[in-house]
Amino acid sequence: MVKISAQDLSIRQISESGQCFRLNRTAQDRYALVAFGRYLEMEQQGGCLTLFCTQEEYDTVWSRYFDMENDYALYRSAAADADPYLARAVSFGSGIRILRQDVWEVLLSFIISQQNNIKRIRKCIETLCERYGERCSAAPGGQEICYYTFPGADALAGVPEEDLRACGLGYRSRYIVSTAESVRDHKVDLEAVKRMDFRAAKSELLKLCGVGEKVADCICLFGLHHMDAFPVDTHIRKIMDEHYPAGFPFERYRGYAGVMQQYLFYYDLCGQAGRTGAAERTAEKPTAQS
DNA sequence: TCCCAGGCCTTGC
DNA sequence: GCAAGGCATGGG
Repeated sequence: MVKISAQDLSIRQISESGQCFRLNRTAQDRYALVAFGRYLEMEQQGGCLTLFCTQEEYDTVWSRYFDMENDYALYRSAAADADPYLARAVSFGSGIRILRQDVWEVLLSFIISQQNNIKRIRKCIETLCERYGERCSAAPGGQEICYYTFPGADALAGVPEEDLRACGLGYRSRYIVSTAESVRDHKVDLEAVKRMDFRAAKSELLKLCGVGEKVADCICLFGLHHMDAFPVDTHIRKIMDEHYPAGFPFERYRGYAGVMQQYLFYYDLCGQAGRTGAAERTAEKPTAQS
């Protein structure tokens, strides 16, 4: 069991922000995450976050996953003076961090995310994992839990499109099969992409069917940790039109504009900026673990 | 019934 | 090169 301050790492906020679709609220204050084939349960109460894992697992796996080596207070302070709107967004989502997720998982997740809502994205991905991932079990609190790993490119390449449509993936099914085949056959080599800089990596990812500007930026930010990537989706487009008609000051946030993007996105999705009850719409209801 | 959800591909000019 | 239109599906 590892206890850390929730001031700088809020699992609730990260979960709500829809950055990782396999980080779910399972009960009041309880969260479950499946990443890199591992299962992690967490509890966030007041200012304390408890991770139900060993100190060694935290040190070797989760500390890096949650990007704990970076000082987000520095990023947040950059927004304080010149930009009142961003300052409010940063204050609202102060516990958000940019996760270091698996590239393949982010790639597929954000192909699925297009023209889709967060609740349904989670459902699609869970179905995909149950049908094509590997069944595993863990016993974090003595009670056995069953979970499924994220299926690799090998497992999805060659799957009939109709079978994926049966997972609720709709027209994205074609993109998924095509992309899985491209990755399996090394037409796009994800291991090589990991070693590229932002510009080269994005250019390579854009070769994949179903990956456009926005999805490529999400992969670069959430999977490759290129912190300059700035995905522009419907929320960010709206924010840019309303609050930055002369353009967003990227120069001011060089090297971490993507972090600012996440604060803005989360504020629009769940904060006052969202106005019409967006937080209630997107906050997942607790789901039972099977 | 219509609109929207972390867009992208294809077509026609 | 660029603007439209089409695309699955579920929820409000």
